[in-house]
Amino acid sequence: MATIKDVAKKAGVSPSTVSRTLKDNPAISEETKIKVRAAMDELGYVPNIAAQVLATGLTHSLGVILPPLTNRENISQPFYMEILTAINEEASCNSQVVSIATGATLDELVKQVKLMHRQKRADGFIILYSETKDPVKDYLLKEKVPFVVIGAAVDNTNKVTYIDNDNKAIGQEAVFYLNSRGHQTIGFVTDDLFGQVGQERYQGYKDAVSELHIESLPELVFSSQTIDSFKKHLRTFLPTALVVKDDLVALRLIQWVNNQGIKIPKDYSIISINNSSFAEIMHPFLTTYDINIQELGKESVRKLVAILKDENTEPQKVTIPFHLIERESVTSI
Amino acid sequence: MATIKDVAKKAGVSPSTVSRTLKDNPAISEETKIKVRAAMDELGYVPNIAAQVLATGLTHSLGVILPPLTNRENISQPFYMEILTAINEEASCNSQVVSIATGATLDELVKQVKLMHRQKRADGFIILYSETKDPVKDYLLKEKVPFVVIGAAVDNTNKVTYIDNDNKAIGQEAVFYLNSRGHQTIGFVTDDLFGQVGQERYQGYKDAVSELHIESLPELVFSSQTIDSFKKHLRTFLPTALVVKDDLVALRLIQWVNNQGIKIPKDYSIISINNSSFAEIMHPFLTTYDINIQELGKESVRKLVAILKDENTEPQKVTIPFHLIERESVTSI
DNA sequence: TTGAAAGCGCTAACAA
DNA sequence: TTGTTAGCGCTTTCAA
Repeated sequence: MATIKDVAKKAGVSPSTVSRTLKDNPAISEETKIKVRAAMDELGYVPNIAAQVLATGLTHSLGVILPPLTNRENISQPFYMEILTAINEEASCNSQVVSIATGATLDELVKQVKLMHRQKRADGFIILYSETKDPVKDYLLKEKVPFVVIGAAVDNTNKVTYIDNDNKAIGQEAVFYLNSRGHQTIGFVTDDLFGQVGQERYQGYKDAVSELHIESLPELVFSSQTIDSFKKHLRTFLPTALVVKDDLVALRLIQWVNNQGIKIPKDYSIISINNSSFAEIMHPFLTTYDINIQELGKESVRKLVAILKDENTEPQKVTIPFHLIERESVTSI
Repeated sequence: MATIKDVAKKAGVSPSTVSRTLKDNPAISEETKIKVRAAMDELGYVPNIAAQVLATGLTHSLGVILPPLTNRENISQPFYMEILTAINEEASCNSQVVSIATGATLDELVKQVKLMHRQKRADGFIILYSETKDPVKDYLLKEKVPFVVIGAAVDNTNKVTYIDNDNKAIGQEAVFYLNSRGHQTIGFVTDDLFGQVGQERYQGYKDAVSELHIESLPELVFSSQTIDSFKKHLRTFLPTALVVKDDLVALRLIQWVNNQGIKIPKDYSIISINNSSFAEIMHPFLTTYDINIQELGKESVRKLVAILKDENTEPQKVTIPFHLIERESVTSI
């Protein structure tokens, strides 16, 4: 494989001139640049990254940290694969490569991230989940490793850049939309009470419901353990429409509901959030908010690259817009 | 950050001794190794990979090539995320890092793989799909880059290592199982006629059906465009049980079927393949063959690492065993 | 505007 | 069993 020296010889210049041409250094005259580039093309020259890394300390590679694999189902959500491909695409445009970090637990994750960082296998990281007191985040912060997180701005907001949707606003919008379609009794369905995302969306629900002066229902938890109480709640509160935490919950719900002989949207209108590929595998097709995963991924790369370029880039909270995709699961009453 | 020289000085040996200790070179006495390791620990020494790469030409990083993103739904299947995490886990054990390659088309994919290889960002690759006349595979073959493919051994079987399940056997097993539960008219449902995997599974179905001397039905294609003819086929052939190509198709099918008021397994028994995380989100829970994605991923890493270690490792076809997970979607008649 | 040369951290051939 | 030393391919300071 051709090296910088080969190119230099061929172009009749010194290796440093070739290196500068590679970086498009303004000190080099256009004339020689053209000469050098011709030589590169002819030899099919591709810079050796390892040598670059060694000389500059920069790897041009971004680490993407997946959430701990505590439950298999979570990681299976379309979200992760979609954001991974979006990130990779934008990274390519910035001539960065994407490496991944996974682990069964947060501890394993820290270990892997630590290694990746210390071995200089990544210049910076993108964390695909957001938790308070996350040891991974703490490590990165302590070691002053550049990183951004995709998710809610839960802590250290003055020190870390968060990229996220306005989940509260989505929850609100959903209620307003349902109400505009004539619904007066609206419920909120989630699968657990602890997730950050779910809580924000529920908060939005509560805000909207109180603003509209319509009935506020407690969170309806839909999971295998809570089916019975879920059923009971449906009977006592008699909602005509449900805001569902995300498409996965909606899928499970619609599954169950179909099985019970309940009809969507006749018996209940359902509006969900994420617009994942799930939305069109269920019947009826799901009306759901698109959270723009592409943009979430790309913006996170852009922000990280900006920080990499200039350490003093101010941490910020970036909000990616969402929009409604109307399909079949909501009806007017 | 501590370098090999720092360690050498601290331990009172030469840098090469430290390097050899790192590689656990048998030429170095246990005594000095202990001394050196103590010095490493004390300094928190971590080898600089870039320097290693430059000196040895080995990156200790594996490229994982995802299928072209032609349809968003495919990549969203739980399979990819699961195999990615399995691969990463096994790679970690072999102190390898995983980098990913994605692209909208095969052309983009080749471009990215080419770059990764020429920039020395990966020693070898794992391809997560299997196609004939795949330009990516061709490039890798031409450049003699080590790689393995997870999927059917479609071509160049004497030159490339394939890791896969015996999809034909799974198709057969499914029919035998259904027949053992009393079913005599069994159909095979797929979503398209072209996928390699689906074809193999259908072949297994046909073999079994002919072996059992029971009725052989044509492939029942279930997709949004073919719903009507699918319905008609169901009515004319009157199967009591269906072998479904994979869990995603099963999910869509059960969705639709529930919506139609058809009851599973009362009206039709359904057996599927993959045992993805989908299997327990549908009602009824899906009886399906587990294809052991973990093992598929890990074995591919092991094989690739073996090839990396010894170029002359013989290409082989590795078959990962499968097993049935009985849940609720099959009943005896 | 360009070149010479030192050095990034590690490995491995050779010598001892 | 260990040390010396010459690179690996690139960047960058300093000098011209």
